[in-house]
This record gives sequence, C-alpha cells and structure tokens, in this order.
Amino acid sequence: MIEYHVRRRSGVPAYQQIVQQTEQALRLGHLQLGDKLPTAKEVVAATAVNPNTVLRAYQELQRAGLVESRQGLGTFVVGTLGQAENSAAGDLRRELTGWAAKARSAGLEREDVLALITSVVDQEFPPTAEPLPGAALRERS
Amino acid sequence: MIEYHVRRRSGVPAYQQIVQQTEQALRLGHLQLGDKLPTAKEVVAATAVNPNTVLRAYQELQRAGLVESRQGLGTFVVGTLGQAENSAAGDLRRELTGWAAKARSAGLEREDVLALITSVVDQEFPPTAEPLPGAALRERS
Amino acid sequence: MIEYHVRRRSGVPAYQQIVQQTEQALRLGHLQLGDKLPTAKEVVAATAVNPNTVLRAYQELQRAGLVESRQGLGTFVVGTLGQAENSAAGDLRRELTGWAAKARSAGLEREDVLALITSVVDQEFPPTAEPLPGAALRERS
Amino acid sequence: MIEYHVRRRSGVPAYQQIVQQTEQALRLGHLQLGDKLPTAKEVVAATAVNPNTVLRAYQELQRAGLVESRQGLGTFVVGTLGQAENSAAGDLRRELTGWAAKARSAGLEREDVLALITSVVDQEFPPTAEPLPGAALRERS
DNA sequence: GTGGTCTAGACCACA
DNA sequence: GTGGTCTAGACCACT
Repeated sequence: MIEYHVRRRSGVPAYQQIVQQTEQALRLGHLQLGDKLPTAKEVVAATAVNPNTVLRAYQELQRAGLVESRQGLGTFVVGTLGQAENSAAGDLRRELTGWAAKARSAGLEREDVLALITSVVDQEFPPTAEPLPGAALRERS
Repeated sequence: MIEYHVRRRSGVPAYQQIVQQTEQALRLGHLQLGDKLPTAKEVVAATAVNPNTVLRAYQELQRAGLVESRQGLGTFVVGTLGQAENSAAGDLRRELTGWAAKARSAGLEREDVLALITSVVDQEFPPTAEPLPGAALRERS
Repeated sequence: MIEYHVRRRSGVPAYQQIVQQTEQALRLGHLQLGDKLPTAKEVVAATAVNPNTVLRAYQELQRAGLVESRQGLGTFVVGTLGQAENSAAGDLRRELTGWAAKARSAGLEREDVLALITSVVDQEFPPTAEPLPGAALRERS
Repeated sequence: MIEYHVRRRSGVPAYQQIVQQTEQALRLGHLQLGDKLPTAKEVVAATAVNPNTVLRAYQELQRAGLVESRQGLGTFVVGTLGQAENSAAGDLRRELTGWAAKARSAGLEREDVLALITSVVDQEFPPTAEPLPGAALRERS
C-alpha cells in the first residue's frame, strides 16, 4: 500500500503532492493495475491533511483515467504510466544506486546531489519550454 | 550571469523557484562570491514576473545570508553553499550523463527518469522528516 | 492575546515592528508555546495596516522557526526565545521600575531615559558589529 | 569626536540613524556647544554611506536648530537637548550599570535586556499615542 | 536607476 | 473564514 508524505512547507499544494506521488508510484511499478489506494481516512491519519484535500487529489487522478473510485469499496488503479519499470530499469536503478554511494563518499549532501542531478537531467531531457505569458494577450487585445 | 526560468504551471511559487535556482547555481559553482545577481528589472524582462516577486526572492536569499542587496548598486553573492563542485564532481557529472543516455536509449521519458532518480535519492539520502503539525498544540486546550 | 502597536512615523517598516513586538513578547513570556497569534484581519482592525503587511511579518517569524501558520486555522507559537522571564526577572524588573521613577523625579524625559539606557546597554552588552558591506566585492574586479 | 554607526539591516534610514545618534550624544553631553561634527568625508570613511546621506542628516539637524554648517570650516553644535546629563545623571548611570551587571550574571542576553527595558520604559514613560490614520481622511472627504 | 516598503485587490488552497 | 501568492502601482531611500 502506497504511503503519502506531504511536505507542507514545500509550497506545492497538498493535493498535488498526493497526485504526483501516486503517478510516480505508477511509473515505478509500486502501484499496479487493480491495486487499492488508501482510503481518505487512512491518508488523513498519516498526513494530517483535510479529508477534502485527499478527495480532490483522487478526483484529479480519476479525471486523468489513472484510478477509479467505487462507492463503498475504495479507489483502484485502472491505468498505467510510463516505462520506468521495463526490462532495463533494474540495471539502471542498480547503477544509479552505485553512483549515489560514490557521491556520498565524495562528501556531497542530499541537496548537492539533487542540484547535480537536476542540472544533468535538464540538459539531457530538456523540459518542454513554456510560452512567455503575454503572447496570448498580444493577440487578443 | 545567472538566468532564471520560472514555470508558472508547476504549482511552486515563482519567488521560491528563483530562490531554488539561485541556491542550485551556488552549489554548482555557477555563482561565486561577489557575483552580481541580475537586477529585478532584468529578471522581470526575462521571466515576465512582477518586480515585487523578484525582490521577495532576493530578500529571502538575503535573510539566508547568501546574498546582500545594496541600494542603488544591486544584489551580490556573499555566501556559499554545499560541495557539489568539488574535485570529484566532474567525474560524477560525467558518469551521470552517461547513465542518462542509457536511460533514454532504454525508452524512458523525462518523467520516468525523474521518478527513478527521486526514488533512489530518497532511499540513499533520506530527506529529513517533517514533524506532524499541531504537536505543540495538542498539549494545550 | 498579544496586541500590536505600529508607529508609522518611526521609520521602521511596519512588518518589522510586528516581528519585533512578537519576539519581545516571546522573551517576556507574554507569548507561550502553542499560543495563537491574532489573525491578519484582527491585526488590520487594530493597527490599520494592510493585511499583506501582517502576512509578511508572520512569514518572517515562520522562517525564523518561531511560529507556524496553518491554513484555515491561524498562526501559532512553536518556538521560544531568550531568558528574559527566568527566576531573576521579577527582581530585575522591580529594580528597573524603581530606577525609572528616580529618573523621572530627576526631571528626565522619555527621550533622555532612552539615551541613557542605550548608552549603558551598548557599553555593557556590546552589539555584534556589522561587517562593512562590499568586503567581498573589493577582491573582485 | 562623535563616531557614527550605521546599521543597514535595521530598516531605519541611514540619515535618520545619524540624526538620532547626534541627538543622543547631545542629550548625554558627549557633544557640547561649539563642538565640531566630523566632516562628511570622515563619516563616509567610517560608515560606508554615500556623502549625500551625511549631508541630508546634517541639514536635518540644522533645520532643528541643533547644529550649524559654516562653509569651509565644518559643522558645529549650536543647540542643546534634554536633561540626561544633569546633576543626578551620574548616580543614575552608575545604578543602571550595576543593574546591567546583575542582569548579565542572571543569564540575560542583550536582546533580553532590551526587551525588559523597553517594557518597563513604555510603562513608566508612555510614548505619545499616534492617532489612527483615517481620522484626518474622515474629516477631509 | 536600483532596491525597499506599502497598499489594494484578485485568486487560490485549505479547514 | 484563514492563510498564501501574485499583480499593479505608488512613494521613498540610496548611489
């Protein structure tokens, strides 16, 4: 059963954190087709968020076609996402774990590692650019 | 000169994105002691956020002791952060770049890679847990 | 419940006055762990500042780890500060009150008393010096 | 010769800090009738503020009738302020110094002492209240 | 021209 | 209803 961790100070809305963690679990294969998500009550007990916040996250996931809520039964996985758990994933994970160990013994902290990683990933997998706002405005007015 | 990229749709407050990108540039050595940050005006021109949003980010960095704003002159780096650019960093970056290439040829998308990476990093460098809010409150009435 | 008093003519930013008064209340024990700060609305009603100014003060206190804001609930004290209310404080306060009475009967005004006091305190508890700005800059270009 | 100390981070405008420190020196007798203030150049060397900032402070003092600038000669004290250095001041200062020593041995820090003192002084010498803004507006419109 | 503060108002996240 | 973020614009302090 997936366990959510909500960081209130991160600035990311609580319901989005739940959505993102669910999506990530789907990519990693931690959640499989048919798996049951924890009930809102359980999430509330574990994360101290408001029940409505959980419901909103689950609705978002349902609209994305990833889960389905059944009255009185719970919420179940009905979709898949990505390739992170294909045949090569085991190797990739092993290698990355080794890399992380090396980084730690070189004295890097968690934040250093994250900075380095995002730097490399942004270079190798460039994020889709965002149009400058105002473009739409300029056309309209 | 550092260039900021603000993603408005990410849910993360714009001012925090600027703070985080500055911190990352400090960790990676892209910003050095004495370097000048772009003026609020320049950031506004590049990112289309409001000047106050930039000022707020800079003030946050100033309170963290990382930069110092001098009226009429600009904002300057006065602190350092982390170890991401020590002797071993070059090797680590090279290896990680190779790993990323392998991941791509295995068919993983950016989101898959990020999911895999955060999974491994969270395991190897466990984030500091956040105390449940309300702990202090529960003792009282 | 703490009551704030903002002096607009003092030259000190309103949000800093709120921060300082909160810190002082913590030192004096007027605010205890778990206490609730007034809502932004209440402060606005009492001091005629803008809600955003109050929020900014509370955020500053939150970053200092002294309070914690919970959406929809309010802002609560989660940290302590200093020793001004330990066992000896009662005696010290009594003595100081007596001293103030003597000063008044000697014809000193409020401003005279403040001048005398800051002079003595600065001598007995030297303030931490502030580094000359630009030290880091001078090395560079 | 008076020495100014400008704390840039205090939020109080630099020129006001110079004015206030001059007034305080007058009250304490550290500056006497006829004394010469440091030249703008000297203040600049000591505090790293802009010459214009010093000039503005001196102009303010001149408008208050406390000093007088003579071209090519310098700026001189021509007024007095308060009673902080009358006959009883010596005793009061001595007592206060003793009190401060006791406070320190009780473990209070500078900030604790300041909190305690302002609390007592505000009670014994209540600051003149400030009319709520809007009062004037209500009459006008 | 650069940064700092404040106001006003809008919209969102959360309880 | 409470706090969080952002925008827009004004005014001030400083170089």
